[in-house]
Amino acid sequence: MGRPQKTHRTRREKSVNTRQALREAALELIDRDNSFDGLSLREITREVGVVPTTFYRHYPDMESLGLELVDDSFRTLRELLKVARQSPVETDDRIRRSVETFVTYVRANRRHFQFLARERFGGVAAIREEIRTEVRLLQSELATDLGRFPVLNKWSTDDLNMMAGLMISAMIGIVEQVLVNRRREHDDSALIKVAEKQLRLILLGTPAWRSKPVTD
Amino acid sequence: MGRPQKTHRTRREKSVNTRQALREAALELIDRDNSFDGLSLREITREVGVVPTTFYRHYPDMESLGLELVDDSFRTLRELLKVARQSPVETDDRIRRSVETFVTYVRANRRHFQFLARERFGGVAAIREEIRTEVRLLQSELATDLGRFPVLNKWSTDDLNMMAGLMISAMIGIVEQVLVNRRREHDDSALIKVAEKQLRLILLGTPAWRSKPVTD
DNA sequence: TGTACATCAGTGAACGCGCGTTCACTGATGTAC
DNA sequence: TGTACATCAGTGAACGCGCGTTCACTGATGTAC
Repeated sequence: MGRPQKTHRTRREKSVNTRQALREAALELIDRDNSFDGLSLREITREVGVVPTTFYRHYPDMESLGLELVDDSFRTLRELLKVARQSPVETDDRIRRSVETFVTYVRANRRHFQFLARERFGGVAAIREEIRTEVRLLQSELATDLGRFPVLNKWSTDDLNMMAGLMISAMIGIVEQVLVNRRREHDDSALIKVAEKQLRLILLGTPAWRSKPVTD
Repeated sequence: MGRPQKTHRTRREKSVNTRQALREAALELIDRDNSFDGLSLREITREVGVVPTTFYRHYPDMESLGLELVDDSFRTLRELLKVARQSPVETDDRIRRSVETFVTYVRANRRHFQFLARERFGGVAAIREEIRTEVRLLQSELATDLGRFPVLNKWSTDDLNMMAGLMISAMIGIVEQVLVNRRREHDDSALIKVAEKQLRLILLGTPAWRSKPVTD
C-alpha cells in the first residue's frame, strides 16, 4: 500500500516466483511418487495452479527444467562442501562431525537428493550425464583435498582418485539410507555411526597402503 | 514335421515364449531409453509383435512384470555368488580374480543390472522395496562370509555388516561405471584395477580395526 | 507528473495422439471317453 | 485310433482420458517522452 518500490516489482517477482514454483512442484512430485520422465508438464502446472501453457513462458521443454534442477541440487551441495573445507582442520572427532553435518544436510535437502538419486540412472540421458559430470568433478576435488593430508601427500593422483571414489561410493550409500526413511524427525544416529565407521575403516588402511600393491 | 512330441507342445511353448519375450522387451526398452514407469504397456507389446491385449494373458499389470524382472535379475546374481563362494579359497590374487569375474558378469548381464540401477530409486515403490530387500539380504550373506575369515572372526555382527555395506557400496559404484559404457567390447581393465585397489584398501584397514574405535 | 506504447506472464479453447482397459471373437492345442 | 468338448493365447474394434503443443487473446507492469 505505502511501498511503491515493492509494488513496482510485483509483476516481475511473480514471474520469478512461478519459475521457481515450477521447479519446486517438479521436485515435490518426484519426491512424492514419480521419476522425472514419468512426470507430465500438466501435472507440474496443475500443482503450481497455472494453466499448462504458462510452462512455456519459463522453459522450452521439460528437459531444460530437469537440467536446472540438477544445477540447483549441486549448487547447494557445493556450498556445504566449501564451508566444510574452510572449517578448522583436524579436531579429534573430525570424521564424526563431518558425517553428522552431511547427514543433517541431506535430510534438510531431501528433495534435491531424492531427485539426484532417482535421476542419476533415470530415463533422461541429458540429466544423467549432467549428474555424472558433477559427481566426477566432486570426486577430483575431494582427491585434491585428500592429497593435502600428511599421510597422503606421497600418493599418486590415480590412487587419490581411487580413494576419493571409494569415499563417495560410501557416502552415496549413506544418502540412500537417509532417503529410505522420509520422516524428517527420523533418528539418524545409528546411520551416522555406521557411516563414521566406514570412513574410519578406509582411513585405517592408508598407512599400510603401497606396502604390497605398489609391486604389481 | 516328424517330431510329434515337440509339435505337441508348440502352443504352450509359444505362450511361455511370449511371457518371456514381454520381460525381455521391457528390459530392452529400459536399457535403450526409458525408466520403468515411463514405459507403456503398448510399447512392450509392440516390441514383441503382439496385440496390446495379449499382455493381460500373462500379467495383470505392469507392476507384476516389473517385480518378476527384479526376481530374474537377482536369481542370476545369486547363482554367480554361490559359485564364487564354493570356489577354492585364498589364492594370492583372489581379490583381483573376484573383481574380474564380477565385472565380466555385469557386462554379460548388463540389461539386468541396468534395470536394477535404474529402478533402485525409480518411480515404482513396490519395485524399489523389492530391490532394497534383496540388497539387504545380499549384505547380510556377505557379512556372514566375511566372519569366516581368520582376521575377522572376532568382529561383532554390527561391524561385519558395516564392512559388508561398505564393500557393496564400492561394488555398486563399480557397476555404475560399467554401465556408463555400453559397448560390449569395452576395455574394463582400468576399471577392474580401481575396484581391486578399493577392496584392497578396505581390507588393509581390518588388522588395525578396533585399536581405537572400540573405545567410543 | 501524465500519456502513449511495448513487453510479456498468464489465459483458455482447440488439435491430434498414444495410452490402459473392456469386450466378444477365433482357432489351435490338450483332455476325456 | 477317433470324436466331442474345454482351455486359453492371441485378436481387433472400441471407449474415454490425459497428454504436449498451437494459437490468438488479455491485461498488468515497465519505459520513453
